[in-house]
Amino acid sequence: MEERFIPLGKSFYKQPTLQLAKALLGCTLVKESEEGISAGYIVETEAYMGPEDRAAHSYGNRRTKRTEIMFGEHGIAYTYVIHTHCLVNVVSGPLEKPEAVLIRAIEPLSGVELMKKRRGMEDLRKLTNGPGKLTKAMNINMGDYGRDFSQPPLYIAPGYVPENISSGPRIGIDNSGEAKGYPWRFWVAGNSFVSR
DNA sequence: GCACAGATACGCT
DNA sequence: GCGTATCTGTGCA
Repeated sequence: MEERFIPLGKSFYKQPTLQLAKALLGCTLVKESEEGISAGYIVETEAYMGPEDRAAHSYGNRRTKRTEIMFGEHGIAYTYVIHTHCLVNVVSGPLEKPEAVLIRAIEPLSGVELMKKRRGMEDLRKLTNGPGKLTKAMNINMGDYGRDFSQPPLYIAPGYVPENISSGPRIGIDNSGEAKGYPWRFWVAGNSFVSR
């Protein structure tokens, strides 16, 4: 399994967050480690629009140790621990604009055996169809906080261009007032690896 | 299918 | 110190 992936350059992350969320669909998320390389197509994302978005950690420009990274440069990894799991975001927007795109699901592409081993299960469909699942499968954790997505060991490479993209309300933000209705969740239509 | 417990970093009192 | 969070696995119907 000697596949090579070429990271997308910094300029890719310059586009507006909502557009980036859609552009990321079909791209390849790659993580290299001592155990080997694992990669998968991104099939589901969510946009978090910073100050105006009640569901975002950076709502109202709340700047803390955790959200600090979102105020910085685009194309950086924002990893976040919740309960027993870890989630990964791509920081978007220009400096001082705390926007981000959450990666919710991927379709296993490379290093599948490694993912199965890390997840401790065989069911391909359930391997990475959720934000906490894919991070475990790809061994993404707080050690990846602040990592640059345009170079190894954690990066995003071109993949395929999805035929159809669907959008709808985001998930897991019930206590976020009217923001929970915003259709800022995007997924590859018809792909069975999306979370729900 | 649905409800529920799990177990951790962080922000607020 | 305590309550909350961009969730998941499990147990039961």
